[in-house]
Amino acid sequence: MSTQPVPAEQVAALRRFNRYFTRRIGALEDHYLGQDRPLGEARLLFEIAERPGGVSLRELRSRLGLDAGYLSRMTKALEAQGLVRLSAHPDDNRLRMVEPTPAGRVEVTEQNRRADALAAGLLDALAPGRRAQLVEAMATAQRLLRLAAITVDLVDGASPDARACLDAYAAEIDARFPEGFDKSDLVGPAEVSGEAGAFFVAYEEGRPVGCGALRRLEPGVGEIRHVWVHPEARRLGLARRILAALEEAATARDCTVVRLDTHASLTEAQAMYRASGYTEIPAYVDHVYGDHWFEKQLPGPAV
Amino acid sequence: MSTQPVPAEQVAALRRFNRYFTRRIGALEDHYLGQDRPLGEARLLFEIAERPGGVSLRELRSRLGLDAGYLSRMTKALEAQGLVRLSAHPDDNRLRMVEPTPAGRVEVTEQNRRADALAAGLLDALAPGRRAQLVEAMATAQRLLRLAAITVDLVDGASPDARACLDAYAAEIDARFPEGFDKSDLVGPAEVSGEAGAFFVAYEEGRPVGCGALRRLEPGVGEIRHVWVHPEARRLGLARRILAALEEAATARDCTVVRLDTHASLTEAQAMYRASGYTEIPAYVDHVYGDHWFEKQLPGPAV
DNA sequence: CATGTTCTTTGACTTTAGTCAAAGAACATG
DNA sequence: CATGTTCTTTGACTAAAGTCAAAGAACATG
Repeated sequence: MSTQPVPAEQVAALRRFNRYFTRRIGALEDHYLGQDRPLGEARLLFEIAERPGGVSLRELRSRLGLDAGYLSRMTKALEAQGLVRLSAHPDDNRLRMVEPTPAGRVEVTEQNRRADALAAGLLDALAPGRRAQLVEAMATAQRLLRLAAITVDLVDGASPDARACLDAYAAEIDARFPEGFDKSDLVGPAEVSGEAGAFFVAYEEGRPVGCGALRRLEPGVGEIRHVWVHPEARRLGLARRILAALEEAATARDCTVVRLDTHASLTEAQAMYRASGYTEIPAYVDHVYGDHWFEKQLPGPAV
Repeated sequence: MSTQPVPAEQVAALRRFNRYFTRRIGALEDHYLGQDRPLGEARLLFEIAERPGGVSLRELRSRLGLDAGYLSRMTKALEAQGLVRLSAHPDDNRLRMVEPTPAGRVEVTEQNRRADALAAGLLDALAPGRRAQLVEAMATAQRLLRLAAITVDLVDGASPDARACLDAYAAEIDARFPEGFDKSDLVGPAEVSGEAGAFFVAYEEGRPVGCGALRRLEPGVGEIRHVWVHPEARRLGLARRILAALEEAATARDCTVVRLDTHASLTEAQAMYRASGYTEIPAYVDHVYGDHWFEKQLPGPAV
């Protein structure tokens, strides 16, 4: 974005909320307290208990950003208390796996119960209608904050993240449509690099959660393809952001119009395209999987 | 409230939001970091910088809940770094006053600038319309969370908190209406205790922020008086909660109807009474300051 | 199979955060 | 003005949190 600066009042509003929330309400999530356990140990135990199948120390280390020695000692302490069990990794004997014991699971469950009770106590003060309003406002805020925290980056079409997204896209279409999906229909890295096209990957907390490709159909005409959003990142409005990035890239590449095709059953996608200024047109190309075609006139390049 | 339990889904929603927010967004408010300063010192410096006129160590201690020795050492450290200045209290030589130096103020300002930049960076990723939506959702959430965190407690009408609220109420009316307000018109402690009546004070973080009184007009008929909310706690919906508490108390005291009077210029209050089931009636008593009268039928006592 | 890399453990630290009690100065009160 | 109280400082601790480097076992690779 960055076309015009964010109003100071909005910045202040976010910080105000932030301060209020972390100080007053965030304390609810201190289920860590209560049990007379150091915070570090409690946090670690929670992280371990979230994966009943076991985690490697290595993953814990990178997840929690802990020093190897520090982590080693803490897990040992938890083991001595009978809360976790350590074992060797089946395939790699350098790695050690940790999993919660029943006792460890009980402690975590108990803490969660207490945190739930605290949260319920807070909500209980509100009349049902207001409670519903609060829950809705929080859902909206979380949705928008997630969207804001996602970045849409131009990447090489051959990069692992790009390929991973395209694979997920292909697998999803393949599973969804009876006719299946042939991977050879995916764009190649050469088509979406440099002056010819572009490839964007959306990242949430370092993980790729969406993509979109732009390639040149003919001079002045771009084609948008493979707009995909990870199931867990849907309904945030991410597809629109990817679309906007692709259109901007098309404009920068002297396109005056972009086209795309989509499938009749994807009614949501069609609604989004229409809302974004696309109009339906006759078939411009004979893709196997599309049966509806759209195009949008782009504004001229910036003066 | 507590008439029926809070749905588990709403509890989960609050905790989900809480977790997401503190983990992902709350980090924004870690302006403490960046400067290579221990958290305790940074927190203390911020607290001191908020009061350019100076604070006593005593107040800081109670505000931050710190040990006297610990606080003494930390202020000394800040003084050694040239960030705060210590002096004696003009009236009481036991107390020591702390105030920020220009250097201390600069550091705090700089940290705030960084936190603003982080927040702006996050908001910048959203289109203006969505940003406005986010700000509104946060405002709604904060309003309702504040309301939820306020308790409405039955207290003795003679308690200092009760008298403080009544004084504020009287002062406000006195300032607001040309005819002034005569304190002798306030309810006496005896009228609002035991079987005769009730007095409620609303507390937010330990501070009284509202009140309301119930007294007996005649057998079966209660009168609600002095419903007041602190200016900083208005527009949260607190008056309705106080009203609900008073009505419940009236029901418990075998009242079948409650009455109240209000002033024509308080249009918001009148709207609230109507929305809460009150209907306008002719004057039932000759108070000096009221010119509109309302009553509400209460449900019979619980079976 | 030699060599470099990855992963964990261990020992030896440091800093932060916080507690407790004693002592002294200043004030408040009868 | 003696006595108790309040407030701050200081000394002497402790526990938690974290850092750094060395060492050894297991794996990966040419």
